[in-house]
Amino acid sequence: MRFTANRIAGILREHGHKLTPQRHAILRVMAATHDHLTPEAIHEKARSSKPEIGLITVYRTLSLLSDLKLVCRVHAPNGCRGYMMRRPAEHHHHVVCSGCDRVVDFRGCHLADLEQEVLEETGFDINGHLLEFYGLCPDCSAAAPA
Amino acid sequence: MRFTANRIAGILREHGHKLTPQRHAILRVMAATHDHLTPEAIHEKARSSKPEIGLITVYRTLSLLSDLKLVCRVHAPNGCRGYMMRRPAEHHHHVVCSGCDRVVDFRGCHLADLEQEVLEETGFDINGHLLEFYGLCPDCSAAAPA
DNA sequence: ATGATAATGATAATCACTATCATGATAGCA
DNA sequence: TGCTATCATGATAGTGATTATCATTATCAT
Ligand SMILES: [Mn+2]
Ligand SMILES: [Mn+2]
Ligand SMILES: [Zn+2]
Ligand SMILES: [Zn+2]
Repeated sequence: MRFTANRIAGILREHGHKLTPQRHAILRVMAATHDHLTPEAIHEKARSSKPEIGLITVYRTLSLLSDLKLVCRVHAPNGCRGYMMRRPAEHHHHVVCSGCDRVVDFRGCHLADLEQEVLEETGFDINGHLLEFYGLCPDCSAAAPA
Repeated sequence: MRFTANRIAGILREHGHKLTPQRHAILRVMAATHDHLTPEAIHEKARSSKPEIGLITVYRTLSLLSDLKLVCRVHAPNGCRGYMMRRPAEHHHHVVCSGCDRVVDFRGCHLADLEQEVLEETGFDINGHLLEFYGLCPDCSAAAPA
């Protein structure tokens, strides 16, 4: 299920987008990490292979990858500022640590039944959802006062 | 399950917070509407009973009410800008219309089993969650192209 | 009523993100 | 390989919601 930078580049090309060194640099960053990265962090890493890349290009590329469902956002629980993005697009959700902001993926949200209930209750034509759990990661939990 | 302005005021007092005319004005707004309101909208309504109230006081009061779980946020699906808040604190979630930004509540999220799974899978000490459905409300759905 | 303390609001600052637009690069095609 | 339409980039300035400061004022337990 892992996407290489070249695989993602191919998808961009299939959709009629041009392949630039900047985009390649960003794709390499996305393919090389397992972490959820902020746009700033992606920019920082991309600069090591393409020093003149602008932060704005990172934003634009992330927006493009997001439209193509190749990355997804993490919503911060408080303030909703600063989102992080990560490959790949496989449907999943996040557990966010309130202590250290660490983000871990999980799969299997089983929301189909609930979605049906909500549809019947509200009449909405539902096409997506956001689900996140919040709490303390094992490290922060161990460090927390008993 | 409806909270009157006075009831919320009592809770503020119990927690050692002072009761000001500004806070009363905001509480009256929150108690009087069934809608999800932005801070700006709350400010606008509060000004009718307390014209000199500042927007910043609305932000501070909403933050306080949020800490006390007396209001909750709505996360916008795209961009995560502009949140809306609403009484009361009863556990519930939101269905957000992508067409007109209308927000409807729903209850019964039944996430206990999933939370247990995620706990076992990630080791996180989970203490909360965010769940929202996105789609088109009946009105926008009817107006949309077939 | 007094005073310790908390709340307010004017103002300015942040901060992530976005719009503009002139310049430069990509890629399909001759 | 060169040409050209089109797309992408980045410098710059702008936006807009939220927050920090801080002097002033109001609340409420005593
Ligand atoms: Mn993820
Ligand atoms: Mn609600
Ligand atoms: Zn942690
Ligand atoms: Zn709608």
